[in-house]
Amino acid sequence: MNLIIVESPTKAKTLGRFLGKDYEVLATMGHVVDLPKSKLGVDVEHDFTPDYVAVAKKNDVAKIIKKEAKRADKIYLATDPDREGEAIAKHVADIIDTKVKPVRVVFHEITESAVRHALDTPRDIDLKLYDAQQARRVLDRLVGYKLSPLLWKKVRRGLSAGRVQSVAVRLIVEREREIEAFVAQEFWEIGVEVKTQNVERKTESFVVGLVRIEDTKAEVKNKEQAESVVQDLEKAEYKISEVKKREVRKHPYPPFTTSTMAQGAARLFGWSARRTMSVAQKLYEEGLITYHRTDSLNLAQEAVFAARGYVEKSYGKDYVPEKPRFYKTKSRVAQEAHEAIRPTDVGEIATRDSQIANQDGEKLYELIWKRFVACQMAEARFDATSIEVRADKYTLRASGEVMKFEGWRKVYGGGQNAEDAQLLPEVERGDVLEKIKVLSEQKFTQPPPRFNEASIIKTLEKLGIGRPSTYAPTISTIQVRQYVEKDEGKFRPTSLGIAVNDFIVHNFPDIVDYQFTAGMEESLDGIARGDKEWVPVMREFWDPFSKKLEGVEETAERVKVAVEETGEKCPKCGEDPNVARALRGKQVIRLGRFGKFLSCSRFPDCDWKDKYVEKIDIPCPDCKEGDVIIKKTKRGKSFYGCSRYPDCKFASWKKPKDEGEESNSAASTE
DNA sequence: CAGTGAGCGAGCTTCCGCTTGACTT
Repeated sequence: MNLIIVESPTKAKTLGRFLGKDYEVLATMGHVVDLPKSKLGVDVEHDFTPDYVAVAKKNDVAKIIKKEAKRADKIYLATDPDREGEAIAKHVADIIDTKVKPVRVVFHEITESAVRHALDTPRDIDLKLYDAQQARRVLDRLVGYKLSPLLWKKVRRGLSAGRVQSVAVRLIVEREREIEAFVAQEFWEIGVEVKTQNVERKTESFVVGLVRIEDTKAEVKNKEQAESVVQDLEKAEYKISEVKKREVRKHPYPPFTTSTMAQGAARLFGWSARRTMSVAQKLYEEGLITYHRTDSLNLAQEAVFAARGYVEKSYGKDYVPEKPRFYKTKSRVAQEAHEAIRPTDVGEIATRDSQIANQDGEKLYELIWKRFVACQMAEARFDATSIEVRADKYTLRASGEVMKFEGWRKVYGGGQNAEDAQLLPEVERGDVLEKIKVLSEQKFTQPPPRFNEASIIKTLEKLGIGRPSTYAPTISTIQVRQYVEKDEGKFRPTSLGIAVNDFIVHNFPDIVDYQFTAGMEESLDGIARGDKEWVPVMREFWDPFSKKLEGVEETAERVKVAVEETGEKCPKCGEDPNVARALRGKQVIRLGRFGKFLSCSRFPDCDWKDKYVEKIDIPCPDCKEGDVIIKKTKRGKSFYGCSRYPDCKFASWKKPKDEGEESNSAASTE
């Protein structure tokens, strides 16, 4: 019997189908060995020796692997072809006790040819790559398990810090500060609606926008300037000074990775990363899509040719690009252990309804399918026209696009297409235009937007921080820790998040530096190549870090978390005539272990406290007596409930409508 | 379904990355 070890049980099933009875395929379901949860587990005094222990949840899995390994004639360690996969392979090799020496095999796509070829070209476990993983693991443990207890001591119990989560919080805190510091600038957008006077041509009007005054970029900053420009434009003559026409070709988007899929589903369906990943997991388990935790844009050749065939058959030859399209990942930290996310069978879309029982699955599958098929279709072609108009000292311009050939846009519009560009008439240089109306509108520059799930994932990915398997969990962690909260889908830092972030940025700036992970990755690459040893790399990090830890532990003051005042007096001591006015307490909102609560500003001198409820000014739709209030689940997700709970059991994820009046409040997007 | 904050000081909290359930309420 031949035994093959992989990570995912779905992958095990697929391989089993390819390979038949001669092979038994077992899945580890991730790491089977790890550092202990309840202690540091790294001997910093002795070359950072890790104290690996069996992962409790994997006891059953490990038992079966050990048993089957004993009677196997050949053992293939076919865990994922990346750093973590190499470590899992090594750990499996370590726990099994067999006569035959296991071999390592790797494949980057789950096709029969790739798998058979891998089995024919085995190698030994790559101990350099394994050391790189070890270095990554130990560094993350040291950062997390040293900084977190420091926070327990200096801020509050139960807090956490880490190489990834602390940067995610930092991004959100710094964005909030940019927004606070932002000063909106007034500006005026000026345009003129015109139409051609040539009766033989199209007579529909179009709008030209002001771009230059004399030879400088037009900047109209206030009402006076705007009025003066409008006055000039009212009496000006409009003549076309230039008409530029060129063909613009637009390439399709690359196929999905975890990050872009999460962004797409967030934008189009309003889904959280967690929801998208869980729907994708089901699709993967049903064999409908390739693996969904991936940073790779690679596509199996078979799949690309199948897509080309499908496109030709369904849309015609014109829609098939001359050459197949292959995509390259830009990210330097990408591990590319898997393919991009694609349907396993492009022909499947017609029958998908019978296979995917739920609507979410259907929606996500269709999106993945379209994105993939589109990525193997011909470019979309547009006639891009730019018309420049002179009116006295003013230059105005209109640009428009007319689609000549839709190409890949036939299947993947993605909701953001060129349709909003205006249609421009056929005109020529020298044509005189008739002014219909001068348009001017006051506008203000906008602050940078708050992060949402999609944009924080995109930013982390760009910085090379975090992995496809951790984006969604990281977003949960920083909310559960109450560092950030989601308000209508956008992240805001809490007072706790700001306090913790400032503490870390001040005392450990290099750990939360956006370049820290990039530097680490570079060292890990060096270890994997054999240019560096992992222990010296660790030492180089640990020596200054541990010194800093000691210093901060000794000298740093306890951090005060800011409180928000409600504007009310404390009901207990706020009006006590026996207390000096200046010492009377105010109501403040504090952030405790179980969320927000009301308390007195004079705590601990006054111990008044009360529940904090966030009302939304709508009566309860069920009992009509209570108010709808915003509540939080244990996991930190907001929902709407009735203030009379438990007398009234009303609860809803979506914001209830006020039946008293017309309301079109948007449904909350989790 | 109350509890939350500080400090007193038992014993506890915590990382990232790999995987899948069990389950949210």
